[in-house]
Amino acid sequence: MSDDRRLDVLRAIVEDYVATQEPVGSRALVERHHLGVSSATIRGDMKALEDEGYLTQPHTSAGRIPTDKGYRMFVDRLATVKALSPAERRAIERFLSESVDVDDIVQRSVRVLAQLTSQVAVVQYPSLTRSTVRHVELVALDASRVLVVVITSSGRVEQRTIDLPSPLGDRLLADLRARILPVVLGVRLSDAAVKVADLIPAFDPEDQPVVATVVATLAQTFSDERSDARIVVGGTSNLARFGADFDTTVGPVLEALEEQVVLLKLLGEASGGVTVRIGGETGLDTLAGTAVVASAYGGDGSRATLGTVGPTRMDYPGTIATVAAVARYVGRMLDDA
Amino acid sequence: MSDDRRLDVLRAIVEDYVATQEPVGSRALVERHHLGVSSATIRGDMKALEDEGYLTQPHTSAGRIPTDKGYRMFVDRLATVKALSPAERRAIERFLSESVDVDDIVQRSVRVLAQLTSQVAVVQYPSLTRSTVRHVELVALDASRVLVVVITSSGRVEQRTIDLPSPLGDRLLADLRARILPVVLGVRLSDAAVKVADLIPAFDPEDQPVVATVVATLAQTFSDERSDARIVVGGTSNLARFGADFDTTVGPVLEALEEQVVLLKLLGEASGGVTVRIGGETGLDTLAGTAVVASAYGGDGSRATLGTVGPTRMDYPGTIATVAAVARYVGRMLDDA
DNA sequence: GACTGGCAAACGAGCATCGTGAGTGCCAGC
DNA sequence: GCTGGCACTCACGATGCTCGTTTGCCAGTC
Repeated sequence: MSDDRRLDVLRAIVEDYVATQEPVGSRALVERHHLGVSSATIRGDMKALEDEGYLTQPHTSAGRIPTDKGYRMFVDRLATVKALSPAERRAIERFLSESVDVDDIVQRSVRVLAQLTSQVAVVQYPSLTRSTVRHVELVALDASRVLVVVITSSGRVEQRTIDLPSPLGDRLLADLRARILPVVLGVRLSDAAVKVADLIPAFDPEDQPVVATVVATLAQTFSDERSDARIVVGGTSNLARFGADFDTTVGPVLEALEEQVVLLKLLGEASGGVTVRIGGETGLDTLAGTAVVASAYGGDGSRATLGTVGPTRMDYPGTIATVAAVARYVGRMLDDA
Repeated sequence: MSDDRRLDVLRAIVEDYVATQEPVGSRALVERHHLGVSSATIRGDMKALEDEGYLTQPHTSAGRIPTDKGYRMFVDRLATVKALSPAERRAIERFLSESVDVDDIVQRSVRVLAQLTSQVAVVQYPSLTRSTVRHVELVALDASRVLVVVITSSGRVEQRTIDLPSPLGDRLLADLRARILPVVLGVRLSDAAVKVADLIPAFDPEDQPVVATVVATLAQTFSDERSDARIVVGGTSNLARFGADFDTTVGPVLEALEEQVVLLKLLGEASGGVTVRIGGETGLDTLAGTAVVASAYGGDGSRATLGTVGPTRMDYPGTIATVAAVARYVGRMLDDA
């Protein structure tokens, strides 16, 4: 028995099933693909593939559908890369290039991803840790409250309100401003936190508690975790195509998509290129039947993750290509900005 | 025939139908409510109510369900106000009081609303037009680009990047800063736009094109329309309870919820208290079968709208009470901040 | 005049039956 | 190792039936 043909069969089944959403039988397979053997032979191969766990039968007298393991094999070894059409490529490029700021880039990425993949799109805000400080502003709200605003090289503005332990005079505020700015300007956010901490001893001992409070908040703002946690979701109406069974499929997914924690886990640590997680590999058992295609994006200055969530029976080559392309363009846009 | 009893019957039918989600027949009605008459009499009343357009029958041998007109009547004249339980009241208060900034307030409002009503919650960002300018910052990004940051009394930070027609020297930038700040500080956003425009003539004629560009952007930022358009949606997984039929019900709603324009229209002009729009009254015919309960919130400084979207067969008294309560608390929080 | 009890008629939901067709598994033969 | 053939399985759709609910109406009663 030729192993090559068995893999061809698996590929064909995945492709047909993704296209038709219906279990595929041996006869249909032979008709649609020119495999050069009879349906009986294919049946043998299918049986073998089922025994090895790549296929399964919804019921005895039905065709086969791929298991998660089958999809995994398809993605790893069988899928041929599908290039994006020039039209799609242009669409992404044009639409994203109209963005006016970081918020806008994220919004538009979600839209593009959702539209092109017909799936749910998830985009994490670019991380700030590698970008630099462009400006810091301290604004007195009243005697004992100060608003801290940090503007980064990536164009993001982060703000925090501080409740001070004791009142802060105008003089001291001006002093703080004057000392902090030169130290952090142009410095990476990750380093800036340390730099400001070094400033504390230079102040009048009696002022130090107040200064320490401000500096602490500032440091926290520099290494803001909230911005990492900001995630935008779009294209949820594509869940309509997901499955007919609402309660067991779509409901849980919608719930998951509203939980930041879950989303973060879903996007996970996409290291190099595009990561595909299928079924149980997502680590969320409420999301059985779903697969996640994710990719890191952005250069050093703005690293984060973006991707799509869809049914395991999705067009992997197409989705992977789209996610990769969007990640590439978004990264480029952020680096330019 | 007593008109009062007919209205009682309508009320009872709405209540039962909302509770059971099933057409209610004359017998069940008599059993559950002590109406003091026989089912035959009720049948007569039901027939009359149907003739007047308040009820309808899914099919001949089934009970009645309310029409949109029936719900409207129920909401306008029949529903008794349901007070929120102290527990719910406390839950809202406690959860919202933990908010740290405006973003957080909005996020939390959505969560609370969605949770308590089991519907989709929609919250518009508070409008800025009535709040005052707390600070303005101009930051040179490079020779011909400037970042404008406006901080408002409500704690919001708005930013814009300006591409200048010609380079802007440090001197001029400092000059701009020095002149703009005193003019706008503490001034309402709506007035600030005018004030800065008055500044232009005072500058060197040769600088005026650049100054005009900056001022224009600044004015635009003051009267920012984007912040009005920012709307947060939550609780979409509650759509599971909506209706079994995904394609015709849930899908379109999900789509609508991703369109800012549609959302704005949905929230609409909620004038005084809580506004209820039922079925066709929403003005969106894709949203047949849905009703919107909305309320304006916030004092002068931060007026906007919030509400829920649910099936027409919803618990109106409860939803209205919850929306009203959340609007009240959110408004209070924003005024305090 | 308003209400009631009774009754025929309508009709969807649920259930069992049954034929159809797609699909499998296996075997004997090439 | 592949193929054609064949018996077997089983979901699916159509059909027909019963059952229960509800209506609409009418004649009778207070």
